Amino acid sequence: MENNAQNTEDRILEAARTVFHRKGFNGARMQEIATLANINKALLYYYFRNKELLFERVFNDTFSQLAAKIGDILMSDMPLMSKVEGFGNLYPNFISEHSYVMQFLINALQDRPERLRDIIMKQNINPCLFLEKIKKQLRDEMGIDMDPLHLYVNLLALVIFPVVARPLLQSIFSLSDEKMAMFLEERKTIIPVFFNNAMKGYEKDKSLV
Amino acid sequence: MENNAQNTEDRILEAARTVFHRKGFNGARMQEIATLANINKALLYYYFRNKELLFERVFNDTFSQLAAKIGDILMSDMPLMSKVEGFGNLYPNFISEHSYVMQFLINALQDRPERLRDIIMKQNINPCLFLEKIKKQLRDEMGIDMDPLHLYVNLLALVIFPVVARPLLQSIFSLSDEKMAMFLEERKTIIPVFFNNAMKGYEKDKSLV
DNA sequence: GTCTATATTGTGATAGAC
DNA sequence: GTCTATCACAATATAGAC
Repeated sequence: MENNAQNTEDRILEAARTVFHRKGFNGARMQEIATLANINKALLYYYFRNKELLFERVFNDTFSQLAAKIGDILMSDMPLMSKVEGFGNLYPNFISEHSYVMQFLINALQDRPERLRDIIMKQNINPCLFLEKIKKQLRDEMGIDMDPLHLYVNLLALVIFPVVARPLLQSIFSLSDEKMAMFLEERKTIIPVFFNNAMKGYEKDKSLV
Repeated sequence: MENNAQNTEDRILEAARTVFHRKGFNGARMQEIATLANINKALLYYYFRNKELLFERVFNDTFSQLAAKIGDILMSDMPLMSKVEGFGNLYPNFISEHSYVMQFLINALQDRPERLRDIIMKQNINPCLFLEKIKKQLRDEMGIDMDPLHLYVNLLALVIFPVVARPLLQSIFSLSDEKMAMFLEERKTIIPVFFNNAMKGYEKDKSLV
């Protein structure tokens, strides 16, 4: 009784993910989600009371999945620079494949800071642990003693921004889809080099945070 | 006959900018724009036929303003590293003051790539000129001969991402508004140092793009 | 140019049969 | 659990008086 090609609740969630990721809360239509899930609209309300709750469920699942992926890389025992490379490769493997995900998360939290902050905190994942791990590796492997938050945000920025701002960048610089794909591919090597160079600067010159 | 505290069309545009920047196309309500402009809703349609056209007008104005600001810095005759600093300071002075602007542009182009691409191209501003200028300065000032696109995108990423993803970052790392403001302020010095270090790496090691 | 009133459609949500 | 039918209201847009 629970399975017809996939149980209904899962089909709804999958459809809701797709639609919310691409259109955000305001752009998404309950009818579109229902159609995509091959069910009647009324069923959405049967399973998830209303649009807001369905959205929050999608946000919760999406955030925890992404956090887990990032955590896997960052909390492993690889050397720091391998992690930076691994992070650069998260790219086509997760972020680019789900290129709307980051933008979805960013926009969602812009729109609903309080409610979604609570959801994040209810999850067991604690990204602050990532920072501790990085700080330790910076000290042990490179002899640098600094607050790793800027470093971590720099890495996130270099990886995520080009994907999120992709259509804007393409328009500004008149890049075809092919050229843009090549550009993003190049960044898998560019980012670790850029990042590594920046870190070497800190090794010599241990001033500034 | 054209002026009552400010002519009506301008008041509408100012209100529309505010609302569209903060809520995007789907989140914005014509009534909210009318109320903010202190006029009747029907007048919106008198001046700008429909919501779509009003939105596109706002996009056009916003993009050209931002491009002009960036162009002022990048096309000036300052040395390259001063520009990087100047760019880092664009921050509280333009981007952070209008912190929704970048996100607005990114989302707008994600939603309406074709239509808005045309609008961008109709403007006389050509950001590709920025790249030529940077390429020349890289060669003349630092003896580095490389495609400046990655470099430019790196700089944009470091500057823009933390502002755009601010609420997400605050939630993830449990940063209060005060701590976050301080963090962003710190980046004004962090970014030029980070960037400068990365460039020094290229001076020694002129392999890779 | 500006307003009031209204048409029209879209969309979240519910009632109730099966 | 799933469907059909429908409500209630919100939102874009227009007509027409002044």
